[in-house]
Amino acid sequence: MATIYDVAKRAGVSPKTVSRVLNGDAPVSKDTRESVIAAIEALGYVPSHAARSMKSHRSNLIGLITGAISSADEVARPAGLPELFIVQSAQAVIETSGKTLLISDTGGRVDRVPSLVRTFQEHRVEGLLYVAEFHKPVEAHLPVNGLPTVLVNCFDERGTPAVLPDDEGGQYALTRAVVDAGHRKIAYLTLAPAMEATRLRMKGYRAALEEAGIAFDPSLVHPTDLFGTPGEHQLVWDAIDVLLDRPDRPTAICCGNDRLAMSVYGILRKRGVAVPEEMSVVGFDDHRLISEGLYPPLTTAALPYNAMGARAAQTLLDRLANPDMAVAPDPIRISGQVQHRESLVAPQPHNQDNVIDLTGRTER
Amino acid sequence: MATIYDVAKRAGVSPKTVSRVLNGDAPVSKDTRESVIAAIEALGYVPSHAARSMKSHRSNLIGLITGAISSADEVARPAGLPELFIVQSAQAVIETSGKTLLISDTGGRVDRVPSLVRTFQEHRVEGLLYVAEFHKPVEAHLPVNGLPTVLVNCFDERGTPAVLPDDEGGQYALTRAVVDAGHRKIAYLTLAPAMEATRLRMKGYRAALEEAGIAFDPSLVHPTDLFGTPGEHQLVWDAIDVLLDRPDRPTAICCGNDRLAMSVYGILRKRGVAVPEEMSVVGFDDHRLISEGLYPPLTTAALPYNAMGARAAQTLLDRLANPDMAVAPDPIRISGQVQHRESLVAPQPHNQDNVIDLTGRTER
DNA sequence: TATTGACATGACATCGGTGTCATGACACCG
DNA sequence: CGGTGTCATGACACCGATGTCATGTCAATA
Repeated sequence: MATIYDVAKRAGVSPKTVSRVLNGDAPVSKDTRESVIAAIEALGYVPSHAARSMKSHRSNLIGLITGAISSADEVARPAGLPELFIVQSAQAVIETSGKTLLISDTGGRVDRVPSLVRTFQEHRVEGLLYVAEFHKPVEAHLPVNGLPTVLVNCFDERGTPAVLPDDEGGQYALTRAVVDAGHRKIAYLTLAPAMEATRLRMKGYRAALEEAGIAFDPSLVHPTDLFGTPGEHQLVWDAIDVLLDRPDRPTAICCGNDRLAMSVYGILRKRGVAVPEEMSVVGFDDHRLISEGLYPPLTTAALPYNAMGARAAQTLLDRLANPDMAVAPDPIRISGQVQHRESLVAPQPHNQDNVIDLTGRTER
Repeated sequence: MATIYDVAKRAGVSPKTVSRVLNGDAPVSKDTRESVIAAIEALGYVPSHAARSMKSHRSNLIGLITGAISSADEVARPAGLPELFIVQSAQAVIETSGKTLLISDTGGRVDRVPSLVRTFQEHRVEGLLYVAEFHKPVEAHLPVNGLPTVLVNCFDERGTPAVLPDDEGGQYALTRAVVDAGHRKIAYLTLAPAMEATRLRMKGYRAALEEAGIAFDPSLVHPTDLFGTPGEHQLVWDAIDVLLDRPDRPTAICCGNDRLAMSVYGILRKRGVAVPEEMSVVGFDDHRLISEGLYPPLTTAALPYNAMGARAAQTLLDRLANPDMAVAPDPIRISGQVQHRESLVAPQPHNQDNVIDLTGRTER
């Protein structure tokens, strides 16, 4: 690879002059500039980041760690990995600022984190983004002594700046949409109760019910989260059995996420309950692979991953540009929109005699 | 950040001796070593990658580009992004070798590629992995003049080393499984005919039929790919209508991918056809979010993304270690396994009167 | 005309490591 | 006892940029 000396020699100037052409930080005569540029192009010269950052003490690098699971007893990692959207949008923002994002994925093994951080330190990263795969608290296991850090999709107890999804607001808006469609008996199949998202969304669910003057009924709420385990669908079956066998059968089901809604679709069909005619179903996440691909397409609340990644990156850049700026004490919460699709309709009069809608089929 | 001079001063030795302790490339007395190590730990010293690579002319960096779409007239990018698995496993392998992976995502905009490559060049990456989001040809739009490159999930016309999924073998094995289950009339809802995957899988489908002595029937094959467009499900509806209304109704449907299978589940249900009792359905990809989350879980052929990423990374590392090694003229094809789940069963005698299984739920 | 200042450019040191070579202290050998 | 080899260590240069300072030219000004 050509160096600045090669360029200087070819252009018949000093290396310093080449540097001036590259950086435009001092006047260079038109003739000189042109011959330097010609030499650069002829040699395919690209300045060395290593040499530059050595002199300037600025690496222009931002590290991003994703995929760590902080303790073994958490739910297994979902296979979907939507946090990729966070990474993509963070990268777009970082790139705009002229910095480069160094991305490391732990592949779910926390024990790799120290080695990744070490690599980041060797590269003298100026800041760190830490992206969790779902909304959760993290222990302070990052050996980041003084490195400006922004947490994304997670938070710690030390007040590290964090960007989080507005789970409560999302579930509120979604439940509100279900209520507005006319439903009064709204079941909720939640994710694992220990999850932060579950706790917050439950608040949103209750707030929307309360606002509509609907009494909260705990027997309509079932935790239903065993992703990736063999009994995965069994819990859903059981919950749906209970719900369908009630005399006051609910007319809508909120699901903890789109994946769960996908399972619910299948099981409702097996039970002969048509979606959405006999049962409205809504999800959460707006994982478009599912929400658009399911038939009928799924009404759901978007998890604003793109906005979160962009916001986190911008927050970090702001901190770097302005180190003594006061840090907001509270996490930044990004809200997502309700995506209206076909799985949510007004409740229809219940009629045990023809609950089975089967287009074109007449066996009942 | 402490430098090697700080460490040397604190330990009372020369910087060169600290270097020797760090690299273990020359004998250092026990006492000296210990005081150097103590100084390193006290200062939290981490050697600078920039300074090292400047002297050694080795960056130990590998670049990876993902997410580029090479021309506007291709199908829209699916929202699933399973190529993340390729990136993860590539990173695991690269890390093992002591090198660091620089990852850049174009966010689907080809016009960003030159700028990303430029950044890679500034960092003096030693090799390049180029990961496409689905199996396809790419134009030689990478300005990589001499940089060792391995293509993943794509190939070009210049014989650049490439690692590809064995689409033909996967579809062959899957169709074979359907045949072995007893099916003779096997429909195939393909992805866009222009896609490389479609072409190869069709070969596998036909090969399996031929081997079983089943005549290929073009009227059982329907292209059904409009992902992300409003008419997405309509094509599937139409195809299924045609298939179900045939006198010799097929007993199994192969779908171009898991997402399509998800749509097929919903539409079959609307048509009153139970899966798998009246119609077996198989997908492709083993996108576990879908294949495990669907009810009933989906039999499908795995796209071996993890193996592809690892293999590509290893191929690149081998080339770097051994630059004059002959390059295999043909792409490396990685085969995936058929994942047997519940959506494929033996065909059952067709009986209009009791095809619908309901609330008894005895089969689960 | 001598002085001043703007402009264009180069010499040199430096960033933080490591390769090369030199040096001092010993032990061993004849 | 002088010569030789090994071990442990340091001095110094260098990788490829750029900041600092100096220098040479030329036109405007006193």
